[in-house]
Amino acid sequence: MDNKKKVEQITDMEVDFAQWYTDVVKKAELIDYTSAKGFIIMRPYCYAIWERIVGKLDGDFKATGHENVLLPPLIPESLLQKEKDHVVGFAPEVAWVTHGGSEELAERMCFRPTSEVLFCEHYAHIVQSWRDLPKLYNQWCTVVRWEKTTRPLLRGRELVWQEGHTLHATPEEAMVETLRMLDIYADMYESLLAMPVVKGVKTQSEKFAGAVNTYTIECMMHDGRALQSATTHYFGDGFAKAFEIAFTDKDNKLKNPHQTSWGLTTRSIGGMIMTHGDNSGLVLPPRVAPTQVVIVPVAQQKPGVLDACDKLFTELKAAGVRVKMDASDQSPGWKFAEYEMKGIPVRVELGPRDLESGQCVLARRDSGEKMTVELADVVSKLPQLLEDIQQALFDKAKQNLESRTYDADKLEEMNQPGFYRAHWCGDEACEDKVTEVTGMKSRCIPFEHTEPGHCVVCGKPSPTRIFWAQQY
RNA sequence: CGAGGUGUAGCGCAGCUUGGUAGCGCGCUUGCUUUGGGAGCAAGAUGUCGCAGGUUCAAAUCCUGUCACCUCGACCA
Repeated sequence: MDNKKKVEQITDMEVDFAQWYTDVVKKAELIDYTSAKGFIIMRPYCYAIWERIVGKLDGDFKATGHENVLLPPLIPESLLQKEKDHVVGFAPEVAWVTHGGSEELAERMCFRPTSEVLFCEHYAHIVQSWRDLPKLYNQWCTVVRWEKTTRPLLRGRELVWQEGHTLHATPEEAMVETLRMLDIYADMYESLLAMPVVKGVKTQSEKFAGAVNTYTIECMMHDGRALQSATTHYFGDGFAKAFEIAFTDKDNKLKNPHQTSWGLTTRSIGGMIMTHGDNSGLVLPPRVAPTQVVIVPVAQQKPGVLDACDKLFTELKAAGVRVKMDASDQSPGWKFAEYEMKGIPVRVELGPRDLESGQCVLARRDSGEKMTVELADVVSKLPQLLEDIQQALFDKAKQNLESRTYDADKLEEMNQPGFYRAHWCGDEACEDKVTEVTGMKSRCIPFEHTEPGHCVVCGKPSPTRIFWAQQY
């Protein structure tokens, strides 16, 4: 009966994964739509999750010497056009501002689709000497890209993100930075969001517009599709030359610095939903959950119940657990369903029966398991339980990733949801052929190479298998 | 940008074929009883029927136009 009711609210993911996702983000009160297509409202619960991601990343950025800055949202057309590959890549999806009030602008401006050119213009002003390097800047902001189809958190016309932009004296130093930031992203995904990642370098056809190389983190969703979850880019000195960023080195020679950029968006939240969520709604890893434990009193008007809940609440809070107590007059059943939908990792049920026995019931969101625990032991046991849940979620996602990663030696084998590792000669025509036949795009060339082999399309030599998958 | 779908109360929808008093469920408000998996009873409040024209004595309903959102494709984080 209660199961039936839940099904009415959230579409089963096996029935329609896309509808399931849309139901979850709406019903868990993460987002709301607005009257502008592709622009969503991040509601408090969603923003609280984002703040935890921001907190982790921002701490890591600062610990590695980065500074936060804020640049303007508008870019004059002439500035955007300074780097050729870049403008060709982004021109189709920029939004233009043509008027100030009622007057047409002499030069139209686009809303930044990314801020490379703004950083470059600024860097050209402030960098003269090797003593000015490196510049390790990061910006938390939003950018606008006029996407044709949009999905909440996964693809919008406004991206909420951070973009790091750094300048270095040497290519080696810039490459170290590019890979270091990729590791910081991977660590955030694995340790905070409990999402196992595949790291590697993008093929030339999939790299960022204007980059020498793009490095990526790919995650597998419940439905076996890949989500590009963060990217870092090595630019070489291409932008620096186009924007005339130069410094005098120790040898008194004028040189162009080498550059990187890297970004991660609120798409990470969408990815987390599609990695851990189930048919009852969200499932949040404890480390990222704004509320880790919810206390639900049962028969709360009975003497002693609320007092016992209050006491437990105070103790847990003092122990550093992010805990919430719901003493509203909704029925317990309603609260159970509500907090499951919101993915809160642990529920504490406390009623008259528990009071008599000096116990309470803990329910795990990830497994549904219920445990009876002595009231006196709850505070000491909960931190470990939360860590166990964190680990269990990671293990389950890892198991999903590994069990649906296949080696393929023929195109016809690449016909199931999941990641395929197949040999590729490096020719763009062969890359396109794979996509045409299988619907899968190249995800990345992994850092750890497999044994050499022969291209799955043309049979020419291939140094390693690379990852392919259907993508979001 | 192509294909499909939907706009009626906060949410989900019926009503439209065949024009004639604005409906249902949930939610919301108040009160009482309840409380171990989305409680019950009672009394209430809430609508420019997406927008603009047209036809008509009369339009949520018919016609024309338009806007928006959702889904699926192609493209991209």
